[in-house]
Amino acid sequence: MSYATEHIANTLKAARKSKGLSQRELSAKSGVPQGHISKIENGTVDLRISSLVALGRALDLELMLVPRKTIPAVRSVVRSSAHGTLLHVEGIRQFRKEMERLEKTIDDLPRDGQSKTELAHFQRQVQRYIHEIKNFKLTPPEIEPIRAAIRAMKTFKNLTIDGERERQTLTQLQNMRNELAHGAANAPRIEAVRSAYSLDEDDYG
Amino acid sequence: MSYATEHIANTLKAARKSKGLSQRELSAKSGVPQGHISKIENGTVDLRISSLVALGRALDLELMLVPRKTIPAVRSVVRSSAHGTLLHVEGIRQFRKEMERLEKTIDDLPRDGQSKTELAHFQRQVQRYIHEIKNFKLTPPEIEPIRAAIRAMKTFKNLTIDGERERQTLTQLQNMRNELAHGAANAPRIEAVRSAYSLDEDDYG
DNA sequence: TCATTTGATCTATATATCTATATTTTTATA
DNA sequence: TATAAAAATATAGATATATAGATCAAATGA
Repeated sequence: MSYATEHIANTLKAARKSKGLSQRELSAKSGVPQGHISKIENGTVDLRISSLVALGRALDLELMLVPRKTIPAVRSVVRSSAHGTLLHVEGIRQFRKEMERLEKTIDDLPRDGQSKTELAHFQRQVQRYIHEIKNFKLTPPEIEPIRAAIRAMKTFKNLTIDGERERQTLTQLQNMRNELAHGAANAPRIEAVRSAYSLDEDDYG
Repeated sequence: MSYATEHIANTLKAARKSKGLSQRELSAKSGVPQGHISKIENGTVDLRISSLVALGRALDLELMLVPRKTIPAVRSVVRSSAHGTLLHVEGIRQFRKEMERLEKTIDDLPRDGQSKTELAHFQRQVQRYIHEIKNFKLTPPEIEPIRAAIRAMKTFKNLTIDGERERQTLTQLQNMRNELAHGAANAPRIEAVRSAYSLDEDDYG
């Protein structure tokens, strides 16, 4: 494995991890098969440009050819734009997974009983929030209430919405929605004039 | 041909031209076969990283993966380091070719007759200058006297050094040498604190 | 423990790459 | 200007290797 290949492999792997993506998830985003990604990250292949560009696009990295004499300046620019995200890499990864589980839980909620309409409305609302949350940038203080809501959500996942528990369940769901709504209302931001923590669009370290 | 591939192809071609290299010369420098370079520049192949890195190394370009949000800043850095070399690309290419022809002419000068020693000395001297000129950077005003010397040199290439023309020929060669010596004396510079025009190590536009 | 997820490996196929040759463009000379 | 010579670039066939798709083993979680 050449030095350049190794360097690229490390960069790609670090970028993927910093976004909390698995090889399969990155595969889905980039169109590059998971098996390739494995080999690429292990530096066992001399990959083609099209693969590198596809992976780069999914990781918000762009391939550039820069004159040698500008390399120090370029490195400096890149470094200065990477905030302390590295410290939070694992946290971001975990938060992402929590979000995905919540999404799945919401989708799979039972839809029977007289609360059908009200529950459907709740589902749509939560789904919209999740979508927003996944597509915008969040700062750590904004993440916390959402994470708390997700934790609360877990307690419902095996309940049905009918019978004697209906009132209690709906009440808790209502609280959930309010928590989520509050979190989401604080969260959405357009692509960051300020320093921001990203879920789908973060820098690598 | 994808956009990214096309962009890379154009960048490589522009960089090669700006150094006045032919595909064959670049091939020799980079180890990439000339036939590939042709296909790469025409965008008919999805080249591998090893090829791109090899070509980049020969052209003083480094492959980098930069976060998307830093691209404008990086472009700015790269642009600001590229002086007005583009305007002179053709001139640099032509000058390089002239130098190479002169080198060949000098090497092939006939070595018979009583002036053997003196001619040999002249040859060595000119060859040393050519070597220096090819390895250091020159500014346009420094290039001119050398170019004039090359033009003058042309008139000798079919002459022998013996018989009746000896004196005249040697006199002219002497002038040549002085011109060259003067040009070379002004020329050598170490890798440029100031803006400089390069023969072997120039930026692309 | 069982189910799911993650990363690695295997095979068939597509395609880049290498060597050699052909074509097109440039340069020099009559 | 016409033409020969040389240089520069493009193409063709054989081979090496990346890639797509399926499968596997280890780790993780309920």
